[in-house]
Amino acid sequence: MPELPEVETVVRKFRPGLVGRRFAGFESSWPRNTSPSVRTVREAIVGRRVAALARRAKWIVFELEPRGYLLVHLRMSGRLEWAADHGLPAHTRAVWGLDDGRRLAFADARKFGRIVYSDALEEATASLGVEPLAREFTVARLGELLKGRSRRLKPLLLDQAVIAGLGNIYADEALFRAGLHPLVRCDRLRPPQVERLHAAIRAVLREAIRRNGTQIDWVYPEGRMQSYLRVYGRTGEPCVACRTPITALRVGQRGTHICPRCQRRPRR
DNA sequence: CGCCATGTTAGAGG
DNA sequence: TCCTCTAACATGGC
Repeated sequence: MPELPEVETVVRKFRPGLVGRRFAGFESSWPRNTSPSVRTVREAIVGRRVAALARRAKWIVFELEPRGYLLVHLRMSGRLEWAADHGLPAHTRAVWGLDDGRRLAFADARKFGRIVYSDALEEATASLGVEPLAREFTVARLGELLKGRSRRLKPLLLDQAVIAGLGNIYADEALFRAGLHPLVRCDRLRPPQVERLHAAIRAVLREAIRRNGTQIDWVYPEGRMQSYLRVYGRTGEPCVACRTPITALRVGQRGTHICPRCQRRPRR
């Protein structure tokens, strides 16, 4: 489920029910994914009010009053869900109680998700790169990030310390829209290509947010973007631009999808 | 059974 | 230092 657009969708969905509420409890059945510890997090958040629900890269950020931040990362299979009066969602790993009696569940089949409390947001997110939809992510800024790097394009796009929020789906989609092969060296892009890549990244993320993200498998039914992906998961299907079959390759140990005609291989 | 999966990180080695 | 690859985390679908 979760890259930047999916996390943004989650934040928008849960904001109305959470902002203004106070935490009344916190329990975890998979404590290793909670830091500093379940007890410390509980003591830090209980009684505090949710002043805002925000997103930083792929992190869901609860801004608390009078201070503090609760950060949740969904990783591969995490999701938030309001708990019914009786019972909890399948694979529930943690539950927050709220002052209105509702319970918010963190369900996560693969247990990769993370729940973190921090007094300082800057500290907790220090390793993250630029927000691709923020104003400071300009063509010039992208040019600087690409400059002098021998790295391939796709691993750079997936590196959260460089650009924070893209994942495997939208990296492939952005490269297709920019007409760039994932194995191109970062320092080989010419200015018009940098501009196209910048525009492609922002366009695909904006469109995905507009469509409430991508639904994968049966999870996350509000997502609509899966019907508009042009290369990801479309191996063998015709390219929407030229009808050439989409092909799959491995780049940086990740499944990668391209149109071999629209995205030419770099020369040697 | 084997392979794949929306993410991230530590460690090895070039 | 930069970069790539492997393994690991843990589970489920095909």
